[in-house]
Amino acid sequence: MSLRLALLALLEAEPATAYELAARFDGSSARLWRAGQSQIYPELKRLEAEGLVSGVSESRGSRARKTKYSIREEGCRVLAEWAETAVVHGVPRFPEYLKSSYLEWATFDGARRHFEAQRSHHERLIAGWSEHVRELRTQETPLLQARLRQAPDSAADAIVAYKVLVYETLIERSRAEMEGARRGIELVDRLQQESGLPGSARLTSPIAGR
Amino acid sequence: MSLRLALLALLEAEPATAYELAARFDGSSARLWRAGQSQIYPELKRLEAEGLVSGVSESRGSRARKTKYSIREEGCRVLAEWAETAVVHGVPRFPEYLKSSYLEWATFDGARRHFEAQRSHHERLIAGWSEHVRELRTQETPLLQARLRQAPDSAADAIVAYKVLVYETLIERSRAEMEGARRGIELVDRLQQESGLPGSARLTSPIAGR
DNA sequence: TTACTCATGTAAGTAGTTACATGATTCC
DNA sequence: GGAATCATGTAACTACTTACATGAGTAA
Repeated sequence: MSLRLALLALLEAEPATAYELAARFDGSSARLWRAGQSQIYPELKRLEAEGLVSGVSESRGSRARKTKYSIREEGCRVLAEWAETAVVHGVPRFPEYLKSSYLEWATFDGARRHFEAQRSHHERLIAGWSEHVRELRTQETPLLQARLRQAPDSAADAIVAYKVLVYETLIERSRAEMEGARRGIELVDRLQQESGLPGSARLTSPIAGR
Repeated sequence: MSLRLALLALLEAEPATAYELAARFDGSSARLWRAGQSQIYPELKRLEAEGLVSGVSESRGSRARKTKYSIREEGCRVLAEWAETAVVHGVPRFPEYLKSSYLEWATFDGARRHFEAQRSHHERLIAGWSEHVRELRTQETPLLQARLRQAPDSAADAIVAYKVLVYETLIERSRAEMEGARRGIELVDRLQQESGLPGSARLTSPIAGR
């Protein structure tokens, strides 16, 4: 159910077409949620049917048309209610750590590659989020500017501060994961050294005739 | 596609019925993956059809029967291949941080409750994982014991070490998130103080007539 | 005999993905 | 005139959830 809330949050800042919303959910600016066009078009129709947003058909060029969606009062109420409601924590699902926990099946080289990939993945995430924190502080992002235009001046500090805290927390979280990956590489090096085997060897291998 | 790998990994340690696997994916021992019965029964059938596991019908009591599944050589090969393959990172989706980043819609009390819930959530996760690390080190868990029986003695260190690293990393990751929640509570206190408003007030509110 | 666990499923629905289809508009 | 972008969708599929249905085995 987060998709509709993400859509409402975007529309609260600024009216937009489904196409524009899809673009925001697609590029590097989609940092907390992502969705494809095929999900956004029907969801907007549902939101309109429920009276949370309103779609207005506008002309585009001479013959074509587009539908610009705006949030309605009821949509704002749903946003406020969501902000007030406790999050339900999803079931734990960590595909990358599931794999990490069975690396005895991999070659030493494969295990090293795994941890190196994790490290560089989190490095990229941190770089992106750090840049975004900078943009939030200097109020460079168009979406933040639009959001600030809608809200009373007294809320401006809070709007920026909550978002900055989110990305700073995610940065620290990824730092912890980078450190885990660093320790993983050390571990693989130690295990390989202790085994005296080449990097292409594995500690366990499929047993014939199961 | 992680479900089948989680199933293969469990069956590699020890043959089991679908019911037993479902129980393992359900209790507190399901720390990296979780799945319901309705997903496990058909997936095991598929794995059998593909020749990765074999199901043997055994009698249970006088009239009833059960199917015990074991991993086959081809299933072990798939596990080894998976361990060697790079993980594809899913799209970013952080429902709890999406909410955090729009807390200006909530009341001060609601925002505080949100961060307090996050903090206690991660506290519980850390407690569970810490306990599990201890159990892994003392080799108390039946699943680890079964896994160690299957693997050569030379792999025992690695099997334990990879799993311990996973949970220690997740502990540090949750610690970072707890610290974020602590900072969140501080932030709400500061924002409320600066506003001079009661805890039941919100900084932005639905605008009539949208 | 009653309640609980063991055991095996099906059905309907939600959320999201990948791929395709279509056509106008704008920029070079 | 051709390529990229704007714009709106549909269809089929995958993964997972929630709820239901059935019956034997076991322990109080």
